[in-house]
Amino acid sequence: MTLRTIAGETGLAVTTVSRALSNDPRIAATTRALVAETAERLGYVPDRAAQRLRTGRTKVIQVLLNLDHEFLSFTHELLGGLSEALAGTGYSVTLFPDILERDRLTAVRQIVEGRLGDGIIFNRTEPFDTRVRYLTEQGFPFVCHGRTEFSVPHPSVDYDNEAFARIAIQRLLAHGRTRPLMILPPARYTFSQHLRWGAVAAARDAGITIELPDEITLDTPQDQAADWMRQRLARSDRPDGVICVGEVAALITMAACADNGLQIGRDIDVVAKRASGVFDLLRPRIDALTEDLRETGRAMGDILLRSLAGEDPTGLQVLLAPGTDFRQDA
Amino acid sequence: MTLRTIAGETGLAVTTVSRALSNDPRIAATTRALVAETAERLGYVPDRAAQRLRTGRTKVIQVLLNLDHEFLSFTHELLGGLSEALAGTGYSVTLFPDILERDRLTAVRQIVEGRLGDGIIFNRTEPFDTRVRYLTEQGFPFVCHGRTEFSVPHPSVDYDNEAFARIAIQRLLAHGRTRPLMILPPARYTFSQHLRWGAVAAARDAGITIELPDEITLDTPQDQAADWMRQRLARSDRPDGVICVGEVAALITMAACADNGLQIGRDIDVVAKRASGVFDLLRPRIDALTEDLRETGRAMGDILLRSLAGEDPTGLQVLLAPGTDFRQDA
DNA sequence: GTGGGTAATTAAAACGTTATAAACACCCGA
DNA sequence: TCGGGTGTTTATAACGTTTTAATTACCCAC
Repeated sequence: MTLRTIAGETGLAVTTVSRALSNDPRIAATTRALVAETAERLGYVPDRAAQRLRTGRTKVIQVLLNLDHEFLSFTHELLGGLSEALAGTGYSVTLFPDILERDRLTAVRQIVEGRLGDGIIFNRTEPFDTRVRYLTEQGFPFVCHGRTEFSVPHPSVDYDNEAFARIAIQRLLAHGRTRPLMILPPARYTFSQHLRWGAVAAARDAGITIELPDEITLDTPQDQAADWMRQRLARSDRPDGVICVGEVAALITMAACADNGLQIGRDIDVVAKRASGVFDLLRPRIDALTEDLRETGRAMGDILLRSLAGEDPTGLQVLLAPGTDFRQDA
Repeated sequence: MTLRTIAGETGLAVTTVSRALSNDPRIAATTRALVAETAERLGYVPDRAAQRLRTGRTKVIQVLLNLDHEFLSFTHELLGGLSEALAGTGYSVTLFPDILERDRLTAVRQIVEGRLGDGIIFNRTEPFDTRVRYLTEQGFPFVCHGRTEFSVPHPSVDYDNEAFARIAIQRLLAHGRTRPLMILPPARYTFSQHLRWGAVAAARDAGITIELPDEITLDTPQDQAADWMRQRLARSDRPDGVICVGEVAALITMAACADNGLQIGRDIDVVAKRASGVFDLLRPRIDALTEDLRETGRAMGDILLRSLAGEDPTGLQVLLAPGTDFRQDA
């Protein structure tokens, strides 16, 4: 079932059939209709390998997947949104296992040099991300989750973590809390800086200080982080409010509260980043600001498609605002 | 950077280079070494599109991804294990968005007829799954998560849900609970039957009955399921034990208990299927049996590779036993 | 009626790889 | 000296598509 089959069936040349199927105006409208009808009838589907060999375009989007650590439900929701955005475009989504520990560039290099895809999607962006620099230099289409501090603009989708931190502080203040704590992602990631700035600025404006421990991060192994938090909340100088940047962090905090006999809403308050419906099931219910990961995936797909279409990268930045659909005191 | 480049560099013919790189014994050992060295030096990487066009093999594994409903962390862990198993084999993992609501066969058909991959992986298997039948008829390699009731054996990986249900009942009995409740997956899936059989058999052996409501399933929208459970536990004839087949179900149950003032361990007991580290963070801690999704993914990758290598499907079934690493009373 | 323009179609080449079949060099026994 | 092996290499074709350049058919003006 190839172009030759259709050519034989219609009596046309292979070239004509190929052109007709791509709606080339050089082919007579009647011929185009005939070819389309025949292709439909015979169930013709173009051979991607042949197309790719000829054109160099792979019709593949590579997603760098961190196998080790990832926020709960991050992968599923993001990939779901991405698939949604790419549906019907002929692009397929391929996962590229990424070991972040090693050289951050190897995975990206492999994809670019081996022409393993037409575009790349990745996250955990750093302020001067080597992958962003490399891909920009190579002129290879990509979108990253998170921003950089390069002066040259590049396609990116990010959540406004600075706003998240600021609003979270304000909500704790509204409950009379003045000694907040927040566990940050590892400092090398850009969004860690954003969180820090937002929190520090909001705290300074309110005349309070925020505790940002540097012996522990969001990537600390779960049991270790849980131990740390339990011990931290056991001390008399414990924080009276905790900002949780993610669902696992929220669960860790809630477990630590329970283990120390602290009642959320009375002894301590929690504001968390919410990324799935799970939060509705937690008791006590906690204050949360939403990060819509499915929307993030959709935006990344959309941006990448526009980038592949040759659109100028200057306009291809998206910043998603924290959703405020649920408040504890609402 | 193609075979021609290497051929030019070494003075050999393209055919010879191709053979040498695939370690063909017809090529002299010294020549093979020379070619290998040259390829390495020039950083040669074969063009997948050309290989695929010539051989028909795509070196792609297609994973059918349900975008709508999925257990918490299911996607991430399973894909992680799969990537692990496939690492270094040259196979890449591609996601194929699957709308289960429509014809269950369309996605699989598209992949087979369009030669979009060399193998397929999917889940939510039914007793007489049309996809399994179609793929078996076509002789197309695949592995599914879950078993069928066809007489002809096919590659599959499954969790022993029957054992899970049986052990769960026994654990509840050990706590003196005699009126257990379990919410099942939709009845059309095979693993729903396994859960049912295991639970019913264990209950019968103990001389008790188990409540298996059929107006609600694991796929019921979360808020609706939460409402149902809250109301169910509010009635005086409420169950004294709940078996939760998944993490979301466990959270729903715990929320309903909290909302009704029921204390787990005193008024009611819960046994759940655990698939991630999240459970360690829930308070009160609940009894759980582990399903290792990463291991599941690894097994599926392994089985599929062996199937692709032409191994007889008779031996390609894996049944994973429930892990018992944590018990409430341990 | 002949040259030139336009619209429609087509032949041929190419992408990079592998499989088939053929060629080559060499040595051995007769 | 020659036929027949053996070990090694090579020319050629093919996979299915798109692109470049060429061809055909037709109409119009001169």
